[in-house]
Amino acid sequence: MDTMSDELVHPERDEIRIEAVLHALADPVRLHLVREMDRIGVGVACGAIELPVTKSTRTHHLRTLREAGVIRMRKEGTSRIGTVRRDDLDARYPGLLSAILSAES
Amino acid sequence: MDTMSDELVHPERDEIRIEAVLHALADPVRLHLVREMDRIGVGVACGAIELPVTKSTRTHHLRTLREAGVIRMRKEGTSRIGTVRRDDLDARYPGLLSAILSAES
DNA sequence: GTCGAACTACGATGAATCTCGTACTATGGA
DNA sequence: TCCATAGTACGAGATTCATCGTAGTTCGAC
Repeated sequence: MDTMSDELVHPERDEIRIEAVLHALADPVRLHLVREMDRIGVGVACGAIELPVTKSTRTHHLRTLREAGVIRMRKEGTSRIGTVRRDDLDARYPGLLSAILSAES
Repeated sequence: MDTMSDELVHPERDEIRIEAVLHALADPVRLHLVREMDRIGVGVACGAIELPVTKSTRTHHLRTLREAGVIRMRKEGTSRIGTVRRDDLDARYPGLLSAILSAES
């Protein structure tokens, strides 16, 4: 193809909505994903986080998190490297992410 | 009736789950309800907060918030007085409620 | 007692969504 | 080139959920 904008779609910081963030983090599988990404810190291959769901379900949850603006994903070979958008979330909703991630499950 | 435990059921502070709180606040109608209750501060008649939904839908949302541990409700005549459980939420998830309620909608 | 107001209970309906399996694409190594 | 790996796309099934209407309950006023 010619113009292959091969990048994944992410909302801008200003486009992140609080309802979408809360909905994304309300699911136990997605909350686990985000906790693991945050714990590891640097970009992590999303497939490396073990989950009790299949590959396609994992893809679904990662897309939900990405479209809500909670994580950022970039392609690297055949893998996807995911990071928590802590800077954007802290700027837009100060204290929210810390409060959620520090809560004991 | 004889033993009429006329009180509404609320989870104890220790029983509040973060997933339930996030799910409860992810709905725009419920988030509006909680914001109004928090703004008014003291107990407010739940029916006084105007909403674009019917009475039975309002009841459904108030029950969701109550069962998640976000609000407390007590009976007063034929009305229900609702208050945000800020003390319990702040104790269990410090900063969470402030972060959510101070977010511009 | 009777009436209205506030709220709840219950069932129905349509939409969202969590899950999966299968098929497909893309990347990199042998 | 061939193939394995990592991920996505798509459709299906089951569940959850937001919404409503109607009926029923409870309380206070008259």
